[in-house]
Amino acid sequence: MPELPEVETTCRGIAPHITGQKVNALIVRQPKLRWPVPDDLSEKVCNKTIIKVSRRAKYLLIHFDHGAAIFHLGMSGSLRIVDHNTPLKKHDHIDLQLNNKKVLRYHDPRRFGALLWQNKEQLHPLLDHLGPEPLSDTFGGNYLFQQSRKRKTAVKTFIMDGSIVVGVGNIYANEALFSAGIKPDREAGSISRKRYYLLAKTIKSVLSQAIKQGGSTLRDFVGGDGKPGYFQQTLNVYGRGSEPCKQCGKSLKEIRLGQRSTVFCNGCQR
DNA sequence: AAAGACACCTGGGAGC
DNA sequence: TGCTCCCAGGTGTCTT
Repeated sequence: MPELPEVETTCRGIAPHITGQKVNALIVRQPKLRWPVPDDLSEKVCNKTIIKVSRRAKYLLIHFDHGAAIFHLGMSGSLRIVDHNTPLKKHDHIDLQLNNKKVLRYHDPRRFGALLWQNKEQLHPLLDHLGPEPLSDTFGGNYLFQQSRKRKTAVKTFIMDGSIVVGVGNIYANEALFSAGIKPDREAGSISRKRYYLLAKTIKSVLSQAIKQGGSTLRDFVGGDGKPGYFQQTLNVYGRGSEPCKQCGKSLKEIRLGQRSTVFCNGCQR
C-alpha cells in the first residue's frame, strides 16, 4: 500500500496528535511482523514523551529523548489515530496509547511491516546505506547519470533501488518513466545525461504531486475509513495494462521487470 | 560487484 | 457456493 507519498502523508497526519504526548502503554497483540517487535520496546517507550515525528525513505520515526521507534508499513500497513475506546478490527496489531486518550494504531494484514527501535545518535542498520531522498537537492539528473554508468539493469529496477534513491515504489516508477518518455526496460547505463535530467524531474514531480493530493485527505488518518491519498492520483499507466495510452491512444503494454508489474506505452516511451 | 530469484503473509478477484 | 490459482503498493537476503 504505502509508497513514499503515503508515508509522508501519514507522518504529517499523525504528528500533531502525538507530538508532545507521553506514552501510557504499548500494546503488541501480534509481534510477528517482518521482524519481531523487540521484547523490551514497551519499557523503552512507556512514560516517555514523543518529541518529534519524521520520515526517512519509507520509514516513519517517532523520536524520544533517548532514541526512536521506527515504523515501516510494508505492503499493507497503515497507522491511524483513534479514540482509546475504538473497537479493534482484524489485523490491528499494535496500539501506542497516549496521555491524551488517543491511540496510534497499527494495522497490517500482510505483516510485511515492522516496528523497531534505534538508540540515540546511532543509525539503525536498515537506515544505513540508503540513497538520497528523491525530493532533496542532492538528488537530480546528474546524480542518476553518474550512478547508472556501466549498469546493465533495467532503468526501472535502477530507480527502484533504495541504495540509489529511496522512496520510488512501483506505482511512481511506472508513472515517472511514462512522463519522461523512457521505456522501463532500457539498460540504465545506456541512457543519456539529458534524459536523466528529465527523469529526475518527473520523479520529483510525480511524488510531490501525490503528497500534495494526500495532504487534502489528512483527516482520513485520524478517523474515518482511512483511504490513502494517492488513490485519487491520476495514474497514466499503472494498473492500466492493455488500456489506451492517454497520450497517443495506443494500447499500453504490460511486462514484468524484477517480478514487478510494469506498464508502458510503446509509442510514447523509448 | 551486480543482477536476479526468493522469502515473508493475507486477501481479493478471476476462472472453473 | 466453493475451490484453486494468481496477483498485490516493499525490501532484505541468498544464489548465481
